[in-house]
Amino acid sequence: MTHTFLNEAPITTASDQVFVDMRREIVEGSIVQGSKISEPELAKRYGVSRATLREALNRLESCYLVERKANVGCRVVALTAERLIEVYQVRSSLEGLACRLAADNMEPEEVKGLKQLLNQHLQTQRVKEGESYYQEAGDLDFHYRIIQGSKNAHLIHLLCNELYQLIRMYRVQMGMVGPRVSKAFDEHLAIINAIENHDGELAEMLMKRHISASQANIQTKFDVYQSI
Amino acid sequence: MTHTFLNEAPITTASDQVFVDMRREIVEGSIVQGSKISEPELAKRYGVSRATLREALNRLESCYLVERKANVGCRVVALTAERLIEVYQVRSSLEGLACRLAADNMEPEEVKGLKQLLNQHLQTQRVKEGESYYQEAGDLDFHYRIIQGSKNAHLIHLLCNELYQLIRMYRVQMGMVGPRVSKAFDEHLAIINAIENHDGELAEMLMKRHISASQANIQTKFDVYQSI
DNA sequence: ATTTTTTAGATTGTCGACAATTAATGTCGT
DNA sequence: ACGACATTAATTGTCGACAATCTAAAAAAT
Repeated sequence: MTHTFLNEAPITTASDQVFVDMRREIVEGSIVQGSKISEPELAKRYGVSRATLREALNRLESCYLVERKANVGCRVVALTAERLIEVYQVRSSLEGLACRLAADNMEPEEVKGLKQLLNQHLQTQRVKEGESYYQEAGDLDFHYRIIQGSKNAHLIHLLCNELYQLIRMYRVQMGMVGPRVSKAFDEHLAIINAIENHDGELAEMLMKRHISASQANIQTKFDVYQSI
Repeated sequence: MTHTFLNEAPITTASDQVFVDMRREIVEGSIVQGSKISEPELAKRYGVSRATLREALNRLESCYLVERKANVGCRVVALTAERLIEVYQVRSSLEGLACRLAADNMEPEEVKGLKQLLNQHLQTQRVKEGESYYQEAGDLDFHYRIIQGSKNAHLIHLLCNELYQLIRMYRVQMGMVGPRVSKAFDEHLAIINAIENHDGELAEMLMKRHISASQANIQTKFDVYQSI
């Protein structure tokens, strides 16, 4: 079961379904990055008309997974090192903000839930030692809860609905499943403590640093290709 | 001539035109905030089919000017005090980032252009003394150039294409045309100096403060209504 | 042979009509 | 008179076809 954020509108219409399906295929690489999208072809493949497919494409564009040019067409986004830096600069700033707000606005029981989540991850990590399948869903859930804790609806939408699928796309296609687990664990713990102490300034700084470390980690994948 | 951001894709298709037209009407209040949008009605009014109108609606949703619910319809966004706070928290964070990046990445001639722009505004301000029609276009242009100076395409898109129309909508409909001119001038000057000295940290802080002051200024308009 | 122009093909943008869903009206029962 | 239910009207979602535009291959010119 692939983890997809929860606070989304339920899937009612056909274009909803196509949007969710295409999004998964793009994030996972089944529809390869940078490739051109043929509307008639994909419409046939998903068994819908071009109109509903275009509706889905519009929404994919809203979350930066495809790019569109008038009278030319649609391409899947290309995962470049430059774009990674740009996106992570934005992410770092916004999640830093979210974390600072969360230190003020999270309910005690929400903080408690966060700590339980972390303990849970510690245990599964010990079990799966090294293989650490947990990273993806676990890390995502951690960030997700803090973002929700900001109580800023606009910020939540920006991060959870618009930006995060692109970030997942980088992580999945760059093969970010393995390392950095124990380090990330310690960083998560420090962030939770700051939030619990209502130290927004510290929480923001720690989150920014945590995300920068994550970026540097992905960045190495690009550097590897570069050096070959 | 209303100032609209320059780095937009040229208007080629019919839905482009409808998008730009509707956007202006919403921002200026001709289409009133919170009102429901009837697709057949507006399609007839703009002389296009429902398909192209819906395309325009999708893009208006991308820049937060309308909200959409499946099988229910579309509403113009409502300008609440809560939303203002949320949006400005995000804006402050992102433009702070932009300003910090601009301190590193702006070319000397770009900085020079910024200073000229400010001098220009100083003169027109002296002439129009008090009435200060300059605020809207001038302030917008100042922020616009710094954002461009960040050289971060994703950030530029986020601020200039997605967020700024909503901000303009608040300013226009709350009647923010008059005051805060001289104060804003000094703040702008300090920001430019920080950028020129490549002091990103200071530039970020000053910009955040500048935007917070702007927020507080708009906020008073809501408080006035509240107290009546 | 190279460049420009023309032409053919394919793709996107737009339209009007139909199907599915929602909101509003009216009807019935208590 | 009030509330629950059924029916009707209106709105949105979806479809297939046509028009406008772009891309690329073929033809013409230098």
